[in-house]
Amino acid sequence: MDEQPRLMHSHGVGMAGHPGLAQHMQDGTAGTDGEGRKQDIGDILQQIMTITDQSLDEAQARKHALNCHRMKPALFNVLCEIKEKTVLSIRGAQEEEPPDPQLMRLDNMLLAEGVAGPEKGGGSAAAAAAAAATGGVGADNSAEHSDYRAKLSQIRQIYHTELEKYEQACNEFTTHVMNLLREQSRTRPISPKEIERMVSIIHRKFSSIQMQLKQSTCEAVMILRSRFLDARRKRRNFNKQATEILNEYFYSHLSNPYPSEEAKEELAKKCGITVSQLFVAVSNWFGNKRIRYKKNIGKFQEEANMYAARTAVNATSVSAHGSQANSPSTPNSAGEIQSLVLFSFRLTGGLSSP
DNA sequence: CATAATGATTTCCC
DNA sequence: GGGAAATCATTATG
Repeated sequence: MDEQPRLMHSHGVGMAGHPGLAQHMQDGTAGTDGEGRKQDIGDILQQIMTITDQSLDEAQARKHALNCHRMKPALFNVLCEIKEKTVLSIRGAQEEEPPDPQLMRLDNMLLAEGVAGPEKGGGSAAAAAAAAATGGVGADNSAEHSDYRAKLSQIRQIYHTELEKYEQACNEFTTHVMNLLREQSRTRPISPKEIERMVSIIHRKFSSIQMQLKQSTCEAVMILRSRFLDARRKRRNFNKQATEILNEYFYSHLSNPYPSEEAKEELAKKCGITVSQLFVAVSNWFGNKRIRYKKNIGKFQEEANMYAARTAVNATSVSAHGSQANSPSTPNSAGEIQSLVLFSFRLTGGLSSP
């Protein structure tokens, strides 16, 4: 914004020292008194230079007076001449401005978080994932989700109103400056290129302000996000149903209780934990379960029998004969006993160390 | 309120 | 990078 006065100023100064001025003056009017002319010119220049110190009304009046001054066309010519000399340097100075990588990063982030994207519907990726997790067994933390979403949309709303405000201010200012330039073009030569340049300068300035807005919005989102994740990092016990699902898998795969990625995903879905960040909960569960089971198989025997019996019942209800499965001391089906033995064997290092 | 249970994190290893 | 083991931290329980 300080570019504009500087532009005017530099012209003023350059003009004062212009060697061709006197010549133009001479051309403009026939006169005999050279000293008087110089005095005259000095006056005009003085008036131009000090016009910014005056009140608006005064300046307006003086502007009009200067505009009607007999020497105005001559001055204008001089200015045109100066312009022709300086325009090259102006053209070289500007041009090319590669898209700011920082700005792009912010934009991408805001888009990814759903702050900058289309209104609602899909919303943020995180919010969508969170919403997905509200289905199924893990519906107990929906309060956190709605809280998160509410805060996010609040941020989003602030961001958009601010952005709109900036946009509007930018447009207003641009038209204002353009009007000013148009007005000034009556007294000094202004090329379309210059106006263009001015506009781009204004836009750059405003986009730097916008960048600050984006920056702070990003920060806010990050803070919200980290708080949200922190809150979820706090321990949250699986509910009964989820534990049963996990246990069922664990004990029916005792020989190899290492669910594949797909199996884990499936289990996570069944247990109602869909948020990608919490997908590891299943892995954690199995990690903990394996180590704790191995540490004290006896303690888990009852549990193991229970789940084994359950799957055995399921199996026998399909395959007519269930004679062995009913023994109270060995409720496991043959397959489960085998699994258990194999797993124990494996855990005690039976395979690797003789 | 002490203790057990249990989910999460860290460290180390392959 | 994934798993085992140890450990931390929170939640459930009596």
